Amino acid sequence: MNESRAAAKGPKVDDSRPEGAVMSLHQRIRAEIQAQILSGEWPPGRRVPFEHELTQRYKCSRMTVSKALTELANAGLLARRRKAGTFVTRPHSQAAVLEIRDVKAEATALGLAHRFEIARRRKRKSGRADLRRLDMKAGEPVLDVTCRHYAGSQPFCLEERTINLLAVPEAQAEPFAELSPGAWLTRQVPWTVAEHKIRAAGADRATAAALKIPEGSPCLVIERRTWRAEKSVTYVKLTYPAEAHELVARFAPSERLTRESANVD
Amino acid sequence: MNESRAAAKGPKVDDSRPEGAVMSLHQRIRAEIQAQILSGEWPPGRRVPFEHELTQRYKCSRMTVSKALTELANAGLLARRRKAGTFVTRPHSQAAVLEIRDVKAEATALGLAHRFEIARRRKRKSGRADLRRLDMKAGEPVLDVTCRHYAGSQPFCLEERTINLLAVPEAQAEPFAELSPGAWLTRQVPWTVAEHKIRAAGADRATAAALKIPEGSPCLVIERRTWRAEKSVTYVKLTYPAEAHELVARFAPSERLTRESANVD
DNA sequence: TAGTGGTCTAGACCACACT
DNA sequence: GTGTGGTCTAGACCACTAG
Repeated sequence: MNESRAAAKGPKVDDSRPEGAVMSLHQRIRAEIQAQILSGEWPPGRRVPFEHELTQRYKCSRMTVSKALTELANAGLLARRRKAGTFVTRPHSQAAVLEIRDVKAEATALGLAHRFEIARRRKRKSGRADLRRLDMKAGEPVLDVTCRHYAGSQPFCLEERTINLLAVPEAQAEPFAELSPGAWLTRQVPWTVAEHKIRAAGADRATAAALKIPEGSPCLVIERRTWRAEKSVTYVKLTYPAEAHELVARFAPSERLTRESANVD
Repeated sequence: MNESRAAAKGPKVDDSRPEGAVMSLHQRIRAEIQAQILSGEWPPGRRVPFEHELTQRYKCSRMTVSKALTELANAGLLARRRKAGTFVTRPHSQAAVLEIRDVKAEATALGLAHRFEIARRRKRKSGRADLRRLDMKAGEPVLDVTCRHYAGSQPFCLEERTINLLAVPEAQAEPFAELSPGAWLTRQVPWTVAEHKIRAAGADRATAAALKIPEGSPCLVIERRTWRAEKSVTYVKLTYPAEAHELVARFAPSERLTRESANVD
C-alpha cells in the first residue's frame, strides 16, 4: 500500500499548506496518520501500528517513525504508553489558538488609520488591587497609563494599564509619544508569558465617556497579565465597543498551525 | 540556571515537568535555552550557538541538540536558517491557547448544577445564510437546534446550532435527551477542526427573552464553525450573559501548554 | 564555495508496564 | 519475563544560502 519515499501523495492531506513540494518522510508519516485520525477512520481509543510495524511499512529507521509519532503525541492526538502501544486520544475540549495582536495592527487590519493619545499618566505606589493584578508587595512603584486608541475618527479601544516599575524602570521616563504603551512594552520586554481573560461587560460611566458610547452599552473586555521570568511586568485592561472588535481563534491539532496567519474573511 | 521555580499564582512557564527529577538531555538543553530567551539574556535577533558548539558544550551527539532546537523553533522562539545559524525571533503578536470547553463543564466548574432544555428543533433545507456558515449548497438538509443551558437556576447560555445532515445524518433521529447537542456532536464526530469568533453584543429581543435578561444587555457571543476532513459539520452561536462567563487564555512559548487546564477563577 | 541546518540510518541501552 | 516506547550515538548525505 505504500510505495516508498517520494511518490504517492497519500490520502488528501488537508494541510491547508501549499504542500505541492516534497515532504520529508517523517512529515509524510505524520500527515498520513493525522489524516486517518481527523477523517475518523481511526477513532479515539484505536491503537495505531507499533513503531516496528511502521518502520517496515515505510521502510525506514525507527527514529523516523518515532519522530512523527512523538510530534503527534505532543499535539495531543496520540497517547503513547510503554509496552501497550500508541493510541488515538479522546478529545476532551477544544483548544484553540488565539492571536492577540497589537491594537494598531488590529485597526490597520480593518483598513483604518490608527492613532492614540495618552489620556492619563501617573506614578504611584502599589496598593491592594495591584496585589492581585501584579505579583507585587504593597508600596512598590508602579505607573498607571491610560491610552485611547482611534481607528479612523472613532474611538476604537481604551487601554488602561499598570506597569511594574521594578520590572521595567525605563517606563518611568518614557513619554509614549511614538509607540503606544503596549507596543513599547512589547519592544522593551519581548518574550513574556501572559494570561488573558476575555469577557463582555456594559460600559461604566468613565469608559462610556472615553469611548463616546452610551453608558451600559456592550463592550468586549480583554484583561491581560504579563510576566517575565517569574516577575510580573504589567496588567492591562482593553475595552472595545462591541461593534469595533472581534477575536478569531482557530483550532487544529497541529502545533504547526500555531504560527499561521489567522485571517478570516 | 535551571532552578526550580517558587510557588506563585501566575501562570508562569509551566513545563509540567518535575524539575528536580530526571530530565532527558534534550529536554534540559531546550529548557536552558528557553530560559535564556525568556529572561531576556538572549534578546531577539541574537544568534544562539551552532549545533556543533552545543554538542561540545553538552558532550552529546548532534541529533540531541537538534531535537531541542527544532522544538524551540516549532514553538516559535527560534528561527533557523541554513548557513546562517539559529536566531532568537522577534515576537510579533501574542498567541494564546484558548480552552473551549463543553458548556456543561463550564457550569460545573463554577460549582453549579447544569441542565439544559431543547427549545426548538427543526429540519429544513439550507438557504442563503448557511452558505457562509456551513460550506453547503442550497437545498441540502440541515437541522436547527436551539438549546437553553442553566447553571443552577439561572439561564447560563443560549446555544443556537445548525447541523449539516449530510455530514452527520445520525443527528436527524437524535433527541438530545441525555447529551446536549454540543456534547453529542463531540462524541459523534471527534477530532474536528474549528474556527471561533468571539465578540460582545447586546442581547436582541429573542435572546433577551430566552436568557431572561433585559434587551440590549451585554453578552459574550462565541460563534464556532466546525469541519471534519474538508466537510463542514456544524455552526453554533453561544450567547452568555456578561456576568455568567469569562474565557481564559494563556500564552507560553511551548506547545506543551496546549493541553493544560485553564481554570476560570 | 564552504558551512549551516534538515534529514536519515542502524544500531544501542534503558525504564516501564503489561502479563 | 518481555515488548513497548524514550533516549541517545556516531556517523552520513543533502539542500540551501551567505559571503
